[in-house]
Amino acid sequence: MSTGAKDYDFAKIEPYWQRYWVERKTFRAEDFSEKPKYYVLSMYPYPSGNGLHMGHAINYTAPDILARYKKARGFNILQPMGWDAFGLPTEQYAIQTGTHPRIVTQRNVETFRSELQKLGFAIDWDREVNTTDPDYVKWTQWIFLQLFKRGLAYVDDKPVWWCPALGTVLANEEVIDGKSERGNHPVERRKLRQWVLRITAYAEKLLRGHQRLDWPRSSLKLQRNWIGKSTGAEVTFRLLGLPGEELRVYTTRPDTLFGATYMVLSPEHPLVDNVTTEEHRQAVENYRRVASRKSDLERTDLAKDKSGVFSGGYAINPVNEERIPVWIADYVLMSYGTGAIMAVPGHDERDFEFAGKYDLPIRKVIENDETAAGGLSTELPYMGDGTMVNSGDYTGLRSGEGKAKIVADLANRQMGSPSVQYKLRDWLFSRQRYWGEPFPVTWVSLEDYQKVRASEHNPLQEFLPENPVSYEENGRVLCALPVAESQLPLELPEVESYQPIGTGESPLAGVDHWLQVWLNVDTGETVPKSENPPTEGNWIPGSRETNTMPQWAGSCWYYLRYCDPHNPEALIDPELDRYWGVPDFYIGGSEHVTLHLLYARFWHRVLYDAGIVSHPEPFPKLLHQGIILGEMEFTLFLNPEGNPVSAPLGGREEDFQRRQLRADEVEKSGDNWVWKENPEIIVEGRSHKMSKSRGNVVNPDLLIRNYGADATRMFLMFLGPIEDSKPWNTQGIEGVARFLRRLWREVVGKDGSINRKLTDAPEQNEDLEKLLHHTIRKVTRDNERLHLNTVVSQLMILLNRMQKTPSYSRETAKTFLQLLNPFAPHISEELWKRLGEAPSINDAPWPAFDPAKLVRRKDTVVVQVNGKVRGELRLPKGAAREDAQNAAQALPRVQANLQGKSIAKIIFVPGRILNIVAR
RNA sequence: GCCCGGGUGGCGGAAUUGGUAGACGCUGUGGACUUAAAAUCCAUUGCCCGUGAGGGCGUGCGGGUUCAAGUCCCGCCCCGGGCACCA
Repeated sequence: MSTGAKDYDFAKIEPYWQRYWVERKTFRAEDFSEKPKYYVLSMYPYPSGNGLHMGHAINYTAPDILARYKKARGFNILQPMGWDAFGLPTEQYAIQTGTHPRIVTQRNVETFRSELQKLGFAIDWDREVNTTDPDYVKWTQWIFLQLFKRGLAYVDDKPVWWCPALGTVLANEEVIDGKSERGNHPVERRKLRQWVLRITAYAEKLLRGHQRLDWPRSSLKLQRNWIGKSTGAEVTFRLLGLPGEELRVYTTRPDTLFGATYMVLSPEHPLVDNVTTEEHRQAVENYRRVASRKSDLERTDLAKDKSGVFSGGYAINPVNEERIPVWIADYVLMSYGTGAIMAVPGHDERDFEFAGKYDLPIRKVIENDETAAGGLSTELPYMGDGTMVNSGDYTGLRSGEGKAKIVADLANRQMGSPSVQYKLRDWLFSRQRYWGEPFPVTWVSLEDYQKVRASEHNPLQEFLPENPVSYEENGRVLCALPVAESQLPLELPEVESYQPIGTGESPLAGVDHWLQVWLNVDTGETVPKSENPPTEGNWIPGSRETNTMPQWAGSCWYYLRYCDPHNPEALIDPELDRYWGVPDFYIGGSEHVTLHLLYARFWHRVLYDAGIVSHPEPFPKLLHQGIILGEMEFTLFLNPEGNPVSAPLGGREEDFQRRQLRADEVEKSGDNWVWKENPEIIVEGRSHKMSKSRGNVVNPDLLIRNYGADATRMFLMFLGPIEDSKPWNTQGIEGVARFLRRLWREVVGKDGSINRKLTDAPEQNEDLEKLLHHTIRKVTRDNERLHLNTVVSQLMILLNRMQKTPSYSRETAKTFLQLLNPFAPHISEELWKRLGEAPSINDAPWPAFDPAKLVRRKDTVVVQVNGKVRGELRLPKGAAREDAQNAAQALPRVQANLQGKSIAKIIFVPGRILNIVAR
């Protein structure tokens, strides 16, 4: 049954079919179907209180079209949806209102689900996952224990962002330019005990894995740079007067070793105290103190001006026994390489600058071959390769050879070795928050830990790492015991307040009955310590971890759970893992390349190495959508006297007042927008990111109400290539809305019956049939490439033609609906039914084009004279060169343009172009 | 500073990868229908010259290759995004 509506009443049609699809489970993904599978995934949303925004709408529409198209192509489609539901805004809201985050989350999820359903997505809602569900948390914790067991999780004192005004620790993404995102308060670095994941152990695998990924080139590059592999050597310098000590430095340029004129230790380097002489101790202490107080911001942004202090000590260059002064400077970072460098000011920009400032010697040891060939001497600093000079026995060697030879010689003397370094840091994996996954560990004393370790059979053994994870607190060593699998998930306790407790610890630190437990080492069970100590069994005291996991944890593996969302026994059933595997297509924002996408690849690779999943990479094919910007805004600038001035202002924008102008108050003049009132004044015209504070947000819900989901979907796709960010323009939706209304009238007559122009006979109109087959081909090809904007154009072209054709076949109309269906599924389904088709249009196989129908009997050949178009010929297919030439030269316009010239040659591309070159 | 993208009408964009630049749509203009509005339909809409047929210019700028360049090569400019003392 169709809706029976006479007009194109999308408000009636759309909910009708949405209900139909849900009730029929039209889009259920079938486990183990005969059909080939196709798994389409878009990054799941964080269900915020604001509901769906335009970004969501566009992000989920493109994959939905792909899914519906692939379904018609005969694939068994998996298009799931879920919720990244742990997160700070929910917790913040809980703090403000006292509402439990679980309640808030549930409410938001319901809003999101219903808004997504209003867009008519072909989602299998039976597979919905929510990262905050205890059933889901269980497996997040279980994966954490897999990492823990493999020594990939540890605790360390790490500097984190602390916001004194808010009394809490902030995540990196909550800090913008040294201020808190919320409230704009200053933040500072503070050292706190943190869980850290050893992603650096996987640096090489993550790098290698890129080879099999079909990702945007820029994203691969970004990730590669983020991992930042560099190859070089570690070189050992002895220290003058300190026989037992060695100073190890990392360098990528061992060929410049003879150019080292000083050494630099990072202020945090453990050898600083030893190297420093009494005479310089005070200066060094002062310098270290100042450096330690500097925030990262000052050490990076503001530290263009390098500073340092001489330690008084000297190192011995292993290649020539030269005495080299050792400096302390904070342009060397403790966290990279060995935290110490040999400075080669002749061939390193930073060292050059430093040497200039402190008047240290600069020595040339590499000659630039290019300038040398021109008879010029190499200008320093010179960073490139070349020929070694002033380098003892190595003089005359090319940089490449020199590197290898010096490293080999040093290695022979145990004074150096080849070395590989990565910029990638271990992953700070804990937050001092309530609304996150608790860490499934229990802290116990070293003695108790050793007891558990020694005992043969107990459920805690399964996840025990080879080396204990431990830290010292008040002189007591505590070790982390994993929670037994049977006890997972470890759920969050109820708390009275979600307010941070001000010490930098999470609200969990205040929940004693949850925090302090008795742990039964034979069963893994726990009871609150506040209860009477159990008398039976083998119980030890322990305390839980107060940190929780960051939001990334749940998103590192959600794509796996969709394949087997309700399995209580396993993260994913091995059979289902083999069948569905990983997404065939993953769509999401490029802002996630160095965080989510890297983290998830890491977790996945660990699971692969553990034999839990069968594919080494989680996202073989990736696409980023661009962001939707607000509508173009025009800004007129007024100087402090209130007079309009031309943009761009150059420099101090804050001195100027801004006035928003309407689009009809400006006009284009050359490359600029100018003010109509005074066209001398250039106005700024640009689109800004949609944001609440700018007030330029357009809500998809409003569009759906005014134009329907079909029009909204089509317009979002029509806007431009999905990868591009593009400005919004609400007016533009009229175009697709008209298109849909016109389509309706093509099929449905005024009285609600089928339009009489549709015939039952096969298509008689040859031109229309040709265009139809051309459209099938183009739509098919562009769907595959996700060039969805041009699909909409092509469908418009076809409908325009249909409208102008007095009568055509019902088959033509049906094929049109099928091509349209992925984009505008509601109207397609409705009209499909009206045409008497059953069952759902979604069960109809994708139309095939007939190449025979595309063959043209005549070719159109463009005629040019000297590359300029002067006419057009309609020639029989495969016309000979001579015929084309004769016909072309007969054209009056061609003759006119050949007047007084002689033909030099004639280019003929059959079926395409004929170019007469004449002088 | 370095690394990625990208510059095509008033606007969003298209162009089978070297072969008619501006498809499709929005906006604007003129018209039809209507008491009116909405909706719909028709024409027109890159710039300049010309009543017209037609001609010239034109894909950020300058050069080059080619019968032919939005597309390829060299050198710049501008915009967007990412990274930022990584030795």
